[in-house]
Order: sequence, then C-alpha cells, then structure tokens
Amino acid sequence: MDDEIGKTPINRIIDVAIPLFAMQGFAAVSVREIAKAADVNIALISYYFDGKEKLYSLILEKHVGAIAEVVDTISKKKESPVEKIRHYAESFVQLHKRLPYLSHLLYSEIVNPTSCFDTIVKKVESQVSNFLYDCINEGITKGQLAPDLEPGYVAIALNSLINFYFITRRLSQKYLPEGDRIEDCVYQAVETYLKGILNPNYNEIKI
Amino acid sequence: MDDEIGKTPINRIIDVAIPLFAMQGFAAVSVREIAKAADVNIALISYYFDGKEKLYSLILEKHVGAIAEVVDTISKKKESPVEKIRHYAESFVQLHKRLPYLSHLLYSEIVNPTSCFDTIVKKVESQVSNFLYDCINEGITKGQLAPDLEPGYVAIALNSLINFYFITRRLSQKYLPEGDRIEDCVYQAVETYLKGILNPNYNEIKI
DNA sequence: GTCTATATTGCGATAGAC
DNA sequence: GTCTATCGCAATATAGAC
Repeated sequence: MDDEIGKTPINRIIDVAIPLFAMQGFAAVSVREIAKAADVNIALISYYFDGKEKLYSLILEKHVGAIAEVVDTISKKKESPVEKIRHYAESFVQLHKRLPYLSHLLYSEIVNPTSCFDTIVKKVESQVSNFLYDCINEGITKGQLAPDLEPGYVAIALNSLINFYFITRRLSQKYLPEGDRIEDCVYQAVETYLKGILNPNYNEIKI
Repeated sequence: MDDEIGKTPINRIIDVAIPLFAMQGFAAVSVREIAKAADVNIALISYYFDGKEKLYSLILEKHVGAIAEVVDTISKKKESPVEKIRHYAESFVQLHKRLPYLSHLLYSEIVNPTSCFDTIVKKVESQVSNFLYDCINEGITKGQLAPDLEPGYVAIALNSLINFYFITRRLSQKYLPEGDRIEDCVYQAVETYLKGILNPNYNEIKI
C-alpha cells in the first residue's frame, strides 16, 4: 500500500503539504493549494487534520522530532567530543535523505517564526545548541579543542555549516562540481572548521 | 526632521514595515498590521507605495542593493583574495549595523521566496557567490589557498558563517558571552575557517 | 469517507468626502 | 494629504447531503 497510485487521501495531503510549507512558509500556503495539489476535496483537510495549522504543526513536529532523536542518541554514545560533532553532522546528512525538507521547514520557523515556534521548535533548537555547547566545552576541558575558544560562537558556526548547504542548495547549483553529493560539502565544511579549532598540542585520540 | 515624533507618515510606514516583513515574512504581514503599527490610515499604504507588494519590494531592494554596493566596491580593490574575503565579512557586519534586518529580509527570501526573488534577490545572490567563488579560485591559483579546495563548497561555507549569526542571534543569546559584540562571532568564525583553507606551504603576503 | 454549498472572516485596494 | 466607507475577493472552516 501507499505506493504512488494507491495512496490514501490522508497520505497524499501530507506528502504534498510538506514541500509547499517548506518552500513557501506557513502563511503563504492555502488549504486550497494543498487540496488541489493532493487532488482531494478542500473539506478533507479540516476533516482529517482539524485545519491548516494542525496539519502544519503535525508535519513540523514530525520533522524536528527526528532531530531530537538523533541528538538524544549521539549524546549517550561513548565518543570523544569531536567524534560526537562529526557524528552529528553525518546523522544530519542521513536525516536529510529521509526528510529532504527538514532544513527548509526548520529555518522557515527560525527566520519567520509562526505560533508553532515556541511550542515545537524552541525545545529542539535549544537541545541542539546544548548538545554542541557541551561537546565544545568537554573538548576544551579534555584538551582536544583549543583552550581559548568561545563555545557559544563555535556552536553557532558548526550549526551554520551543517544546515546552510541544504537551505541554499538550489541557488548554488552552478557553483558545485559535477556529481556533487550532499555529504561532501557538509563534511568538508565541518572538517575544515574543526581543523581550525582543534588543540594543536593534542594528538587526537578516541576517548 | 525625521526624528521619532516628527516623522512623516511615509517614513513611519517604512520604518515599521521593515521589522514586520523581516521577522514574519511577506505573506504573514497584512497592510492593516503595518498601518496600525505606523499609526496611519490603511489607505495611505496604497496611496504612497501603490500596495503591499510594492512597499515590500522597495524595502527589499534597498536592503539587498546595499550588499551589491559592498561587493562591487571590494571587487575593485587591489587586495589579495583572502583579504577580500575578510574585507567582505567586515563590510557585512558594518552593513548590519546600518540595516539590522538585512539578513532576515534576505534569508526570508532565500528560504521562502516570493515573487520578488527572481527580480530582486537572484542577481545580488549570484553576485555575492561569484565574488566569493572568484576570490577562492584566485587564491588557489596564486597559491594562497590550499590547491585541493572545491571553490563552490568553500563559497557556501563562507557565506553561511557570515550570515548565520544574524539570523540566529535571538536564539543564541544564552550561549553567548557577556558583552557579546556582533563582530566577534562572525570574525572568529571566518578566521577559524580561513585557517583551515590556507595553503600551509604559503607564507601569507598581501598582494 | 467524501462531496457541495455556504457561512464567516479577513484580506488588499479604491472611490469619494473632507 | 488624509480619512471613511465599501467593494470584491480569497481565505478557513463547517453543516449537511450522499
């Protein structure tokens, strides 16, 4: 079931609503537009999801919830701080393959917050920030990272390098090499930045 | 003239519309909301600006046009590629002080494009990308940057580090040091990243 | 479960009074 | 230049037929 022709209306609605919300933002998308794209009657969106906002929050929650899971999993691993950061970048890229509109949905909310921001996004956002912040602090304490780093600044920079590619990809096409893979740009950016914050006096060892 | 109490309606409208459009996005802002915030009659927005979309495009154009000027100026300078990149980061921070909603307006359009994207944003965006791309290529050719860099990737990373702080600042407050200055985070991020792409065999000299 | 028809609200824009 | 009043439209949502 749920193949392209056999999808239930409820699945078709969700599937077309994700890219619409992600690419245009909540306010710019109408339920008429969603219903037309999903080839269902307008009334079904209220019937199944109890309105446009609930449909949106359902989609948003599902997407950002996946980030929360990833951060939760990595936090518990016995890895060095730098390995955790690499691990997070890798997991985020993998997540993007399963949820290609994740970064767009998330940054729609971050740039132009809706009423869902406080209830859905804030928690995950601070979870990610805390995770990175802790990794950096631990890295400094253990001598793996340079001692004079400002953890807040480094966390912002890492987050930017991990997310930015997904947001700007459609604009950057002509500057990217043939056969560009999503992974390469993100990993290279993170690796280059890490090179700049590693403690030069520390021989990196997995802890 | 144009002090807080003596402003003309036309200036009050622009001044309140900028943060509203920047923080909520074009679609989520109504002319009623703008009129109320500016304490002017709704009809004046159509009278002065010929409608909501024209008001928005006027504001957007003014903001992204400032980026175009900066890039244009730096492109003509006789500086080394790396100096140009640093110069661009500095100019962008200065620009932000004059136009605090610049990044938000720009990234509202990049994440959730409106009809103004093709007419106003696209040109500047590719101007910036070209500028960074050329700097990196020139840096590689002249041996100042590592020879195995992928210029497209590096351009994306640099752009992300320069813009991201302004977009996420309100979320990152509690992770930032006391007395945080806008400059510090951006400069440190760019400098750290540059450290990772400089040619290790090259003794950096201004050209 | 799905549809039509409609209720209701809010939108952007403007004609015309002042 | 500014305001009131209103037009026409599109929005979300829902009652009720099938």
